[in-house]
Amino acid sequence: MTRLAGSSKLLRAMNASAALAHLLEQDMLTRADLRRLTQLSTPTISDVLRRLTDAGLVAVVGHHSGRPGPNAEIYAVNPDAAYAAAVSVRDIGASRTPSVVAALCDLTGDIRARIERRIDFLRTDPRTALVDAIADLRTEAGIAAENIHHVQLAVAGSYDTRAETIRHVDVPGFARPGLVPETAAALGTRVGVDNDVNLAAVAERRRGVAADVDGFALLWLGQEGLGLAIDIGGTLIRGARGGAGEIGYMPLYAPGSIHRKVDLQDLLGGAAIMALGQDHRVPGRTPLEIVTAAATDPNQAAEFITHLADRIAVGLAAVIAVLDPSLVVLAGPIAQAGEDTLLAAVRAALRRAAPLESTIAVTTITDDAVLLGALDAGLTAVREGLIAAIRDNQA
Amino acid sequence: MTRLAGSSKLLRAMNASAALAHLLEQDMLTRADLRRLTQLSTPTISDVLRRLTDAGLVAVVGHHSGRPGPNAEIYAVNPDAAYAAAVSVRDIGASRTPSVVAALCDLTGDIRARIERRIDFLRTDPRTALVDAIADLRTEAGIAAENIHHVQLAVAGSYDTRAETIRHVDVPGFARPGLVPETAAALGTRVGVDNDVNLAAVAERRRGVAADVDGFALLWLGQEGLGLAIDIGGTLIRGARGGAGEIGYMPLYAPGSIHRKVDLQDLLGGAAIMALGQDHRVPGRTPLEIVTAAATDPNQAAEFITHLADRIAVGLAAVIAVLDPSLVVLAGPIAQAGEDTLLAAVRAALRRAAPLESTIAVTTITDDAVLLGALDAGLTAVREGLIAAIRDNQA
DNA sequence: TAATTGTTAGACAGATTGCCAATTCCGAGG
DNA sequence: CCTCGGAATTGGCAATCTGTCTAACAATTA
Repeated sequence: MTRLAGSSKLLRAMNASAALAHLLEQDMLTRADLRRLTQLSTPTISDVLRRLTDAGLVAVVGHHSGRPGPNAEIYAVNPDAAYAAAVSVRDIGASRTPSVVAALCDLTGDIRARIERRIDFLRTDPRTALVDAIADLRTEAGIAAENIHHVQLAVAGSYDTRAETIRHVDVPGFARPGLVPETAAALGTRVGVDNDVNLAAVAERRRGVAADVDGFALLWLGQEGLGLAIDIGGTLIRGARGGAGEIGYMPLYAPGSIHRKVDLQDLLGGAAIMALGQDHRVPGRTPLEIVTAAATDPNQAAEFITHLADRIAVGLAAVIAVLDPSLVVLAGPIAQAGEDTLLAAVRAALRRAAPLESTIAVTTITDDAVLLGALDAGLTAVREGLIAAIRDNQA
Repeated sequence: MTRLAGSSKLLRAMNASAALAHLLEQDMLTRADLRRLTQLSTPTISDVLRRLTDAGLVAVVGHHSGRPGPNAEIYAVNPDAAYAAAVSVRDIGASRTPSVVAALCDLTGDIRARIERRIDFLRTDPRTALVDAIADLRTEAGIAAENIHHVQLAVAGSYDTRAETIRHVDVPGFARPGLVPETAAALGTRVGVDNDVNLAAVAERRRGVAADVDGFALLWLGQEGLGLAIDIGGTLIRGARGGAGEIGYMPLYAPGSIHRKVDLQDLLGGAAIMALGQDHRVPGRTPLEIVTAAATDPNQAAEFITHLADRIAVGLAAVIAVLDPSLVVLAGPIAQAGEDTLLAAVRAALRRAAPLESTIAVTTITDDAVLLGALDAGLTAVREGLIAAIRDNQA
């Protein structure tokens, strides 16, 4: 139900933003390519490119040769037309020191700067910390403040868009209402906030195993908690209060049910994995060490792995029954440590438990998926902002 | 990322379809209203309306009086410009006689004809039955065949769009590959197929408790099976193979797990409700009779209702943990029979079991929700088809 | 020579502004 | 109570403007 109406100015804007959208997606195109993609005539394409070039958004980056006729000009978006930044705030395991990882990329997605900081948020105000992190990124990349169009924040929690408040977050200071708009004001950019697992799913779609899938679920097995991200055709499901995917709290049915209430966190949380490992005499002082040890010596820890996979299958079976995703991705430190050993065990467990057969895979992202996903999300926001700006500016 | 480009013809088409979209949504508008809604100038609105009138899609239905100036003409879509039909195929409880319910509505959504047939699909070919049903509707409403633009089929099963085949369907003959395209060819219209619970959710959104909600989950408690429909911002989630919401097959975790595998169907299927009712000495020979009896005498059957609500809460808790819907709707014969008694019990059970508080409601649709939803879905398809036709015709 | 690129000029389509006539309501005055 | 004039609104017409398209053309390279 497209209810968009307007005059020739709208047309002009639409054509320009269509061309820009194609250039952002395919990164190198000739006039002829754009003609084919947009179905516009030669003079119009020339006009559109002239305007985009004048605005500094695209530039000629080379010439096509080897064919009869003049060398066709190759256009591409100007990488320096705008930048996106991402900040991932997290707890670092047992040391309990909250920490910050941040990166900055240009309009083509190339990472221009990256920093890591250990910050104690009991002593530092989050807003100052964030502003400083962005400033550090800017100096490292040598970029002016006003060229950063969007800052994406990744937190282990959910963001209430209406109240502009981060909820269910453990890092001190981040739950304060008003933090996000104040930071945005201090930075002079738009600031987006999203759950870390959701952003890991964004990365998985752009550069991981979920690249060409129409929808998938990503189960994040962290050192402490677990989470789920749901991607339907490229958009993430966040739920009414941002609580979608909080399957740690999913209660499990106990037939006799004189047992105390059991939820999935009791089965797959860090403490549970620790306990399970100790029961099976798998060495290690943290959940991650235990799973790593089990994966490196699968024969020794076969029973542990089977049990762990069974527990993962319990959660996945519910997710699969509700959503029927075409792909399920296992991600997070525990899943990565478990590698193919754990993957195979989960597949087997699901074949026993679940009604629908689903493809299961382990993430292929070895770098910091949350940070990369935040960067991807920020970049998408910047690109959509540019396209919208063209549309509005000329309208 | 709107990548739509074009010339003045596209503009013309866009403006016409924007106006039509507004008229379809608001059903009575003056030129001035359309001017305000579309931001177009007076001559353009006049031109658009002239073209839509010439095409027979809209008409002047009255005049505005009581204000200074000439009586403004009131435009509305022509109800007879196109029709949508819906057919719901089902099993009728214990008698095991598959049956067909069908209805036909005009472009404004008014129901023009409605029929019910008892058809034994062991003896009748589904295609002939469907064609006959549509023919009966046409004669009852006195409408030409070519004016029916879309026929929507509701079945207890899922539709594989790629293979054009209905899956997991019990009614004989409907699983045959090729049935849907053949029926479409015989009818000379487009035929859409969807799961009955999904279509009930469509009705719930358009005319039930879910009218103004941004997303909801609908739990269908039928005489035999159960199902779930997931609505995210007005679009239904169907899953990779149309299996989303098949929570009957959701396995339940058993801690000791020497028990045999238990799934939600074992807890909430017809047989399970029967058994539960007999355990608690609630009278009745069918699940529906038992729940009805329990709802009419809540004190007597308090324990039965609590148990049943607990079981419903088990399924809902998983759904809520995964999706965090802003509303959960209980629908289907069992839920309707349980009425407020069951609703209150489910609310109490969920407060005990689920982490996130969700609004729970019982469906407010007393008529055949599946049929109405199919009609709504068919009508939407017809409307979108008209809008698209305008866009393409003039392009 | 043939194919391809990109520009320019003129035609064309569609929307907008501004102007105008017609219509109706409302209130004032007889 | 009736009549008349002002105000507000509707909808059409002409002129103008914006933007794209077709066609012709110059330039360039295999």
